[in-house]
Amino acid sequence: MISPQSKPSFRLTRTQRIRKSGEFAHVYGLRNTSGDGHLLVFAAANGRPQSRVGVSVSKKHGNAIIRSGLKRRLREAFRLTQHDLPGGLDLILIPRHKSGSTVEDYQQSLTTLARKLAGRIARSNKECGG
RNA sequence: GAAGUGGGCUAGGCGAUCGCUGCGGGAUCGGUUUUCAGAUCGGUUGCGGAGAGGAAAGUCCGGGCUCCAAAGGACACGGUGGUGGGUAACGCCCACCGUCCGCGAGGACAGGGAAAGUGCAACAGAAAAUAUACCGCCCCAGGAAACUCACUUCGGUGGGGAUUCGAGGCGAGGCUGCGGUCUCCGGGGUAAGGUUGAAAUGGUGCGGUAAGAGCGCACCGCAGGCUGGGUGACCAGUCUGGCUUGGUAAACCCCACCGGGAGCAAGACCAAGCAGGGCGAAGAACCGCUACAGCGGUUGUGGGUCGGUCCGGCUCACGAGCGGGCGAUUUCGGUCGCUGGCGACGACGUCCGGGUAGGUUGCUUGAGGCGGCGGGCAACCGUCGUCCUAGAUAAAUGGUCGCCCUCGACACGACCCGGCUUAUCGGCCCACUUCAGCA
RNA sequence: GCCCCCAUCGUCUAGAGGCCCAGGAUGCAGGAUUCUCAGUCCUGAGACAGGGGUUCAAAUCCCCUUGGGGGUA
Repeated sequence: MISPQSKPSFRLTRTQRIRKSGEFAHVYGLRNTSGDGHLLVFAAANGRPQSRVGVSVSKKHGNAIIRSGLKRRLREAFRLTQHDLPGGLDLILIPRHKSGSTVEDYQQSLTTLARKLAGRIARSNKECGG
């Protein structure tokens, strides 16, 4: 990470995504969740400086057009808010059902929910460690 | 101008900015290798260029490709069903034929066989596939009194013809003074008519008949033959037959044709890791060569395999030993034969268990698009030129802003093609039909 | 992605071309019995996923659509 951070990059590269089904299963298995009217978020510490994201949209949301749109909006929300989020987390984003939600809704929900989950993880680490 | 029929094209656009996935080449960082140069892999960054559909959908057909053995025969099973052509192939397309619908342009049709056989048809109806029974209609024999004629022993007897009955019952008919009384109960011809039903044994008309009937005739329909046209489905004409065999095959079935199974999560490779175990049957014969280790061939046996079964075919095995008993031989070390046991092992199959975390490939140039010429009514084919047009893998086309318009439907690849079906806001174009008006 | 299967009252089901405007159980509603409740008895409402075709006739046979469920690394 040599980049001087003078201009913060808003790219979303492949290393910033959760890509293996084992990693997905790990995050789901911890059952560390939080949600609001727009989003449901699973989180786990990943031991990296950056946070990573994964998106899951079930078939109940509709056909392929609707599901692709949801996934694009969720990824866009993570891309735009990635510097406001705590680092070192694996996040799985699941949209709620009544989705008239916009990217801005997702951005607000994502930042608040991710900070809540990061605090919870830090607390449990302290309790376990000491 | 109105209404309509058939076909084709299109699938909001422009700009700014932040992003996503491949490809090309550049810079930089890290790993491996190397004396260096360099090679290779991965990351980051910026440049160039590319980046979802007409249905990408449903998965309803057909094919390519891959593996199963090289994909063979019969049966079973499944599918298709007018004819001719197109095609890699098809259940698709084109042209034509037939039936039905529409004034018409046109549209619809799983459109072979019901005279090979089996089955089915509720209810209603005389009857539901066999041509007969029932009602009905008609004829003949026969019958009675009344009427009339003749005869008479006046009790009746015989004849005539009209009407009627012509079949066992709430029967029909005659006479009557309405209380009764009398008579009959045999034979045959028909399929015109019979209220039903989805469907009823050729139809209509005329003749004919006791009543009727293709019994006869005309027209229509049907069947068969012949002639002509057409590659053919079929069409036209003509003759004959009086006519007989209804429906259902998206019921079984018959005929013709087609189909081996599974599917890119197929399949192949890399490195890493690991763990194998149980069970199964057989482990022959003959010939040839030989260095006597073995090799080759034929037959056979056994296992496996072609996807549901059988055949045929293909493939694998048919050996190294251990010790017991008996017999022969011996230089007493052993050797050979027979018998019946044990059994490691290789190959094969099957079952159970573990693992299937990961990467590369398959992976996009193809029955390809566009244009010209030629062949064909057309579907389509041939030839020449030209173009390269997604390849992701927790899975790429988006977010925000501005402007314009007709205010934007259905909907997003996942191995690839050819079709079909289904969903769909609009817009544009071409050809044609009917009606109205004008010239 | 690929390959299959299924659909009948609220629920579980029967049905195999006509006897079915679909039967049974349970649940639901009303009534009777009881001082009241339960139980019992009587009565009633309630379904062939949707569309098209074959047939005289379809829950049943064929096609399309819709909605569920399963298998497969």
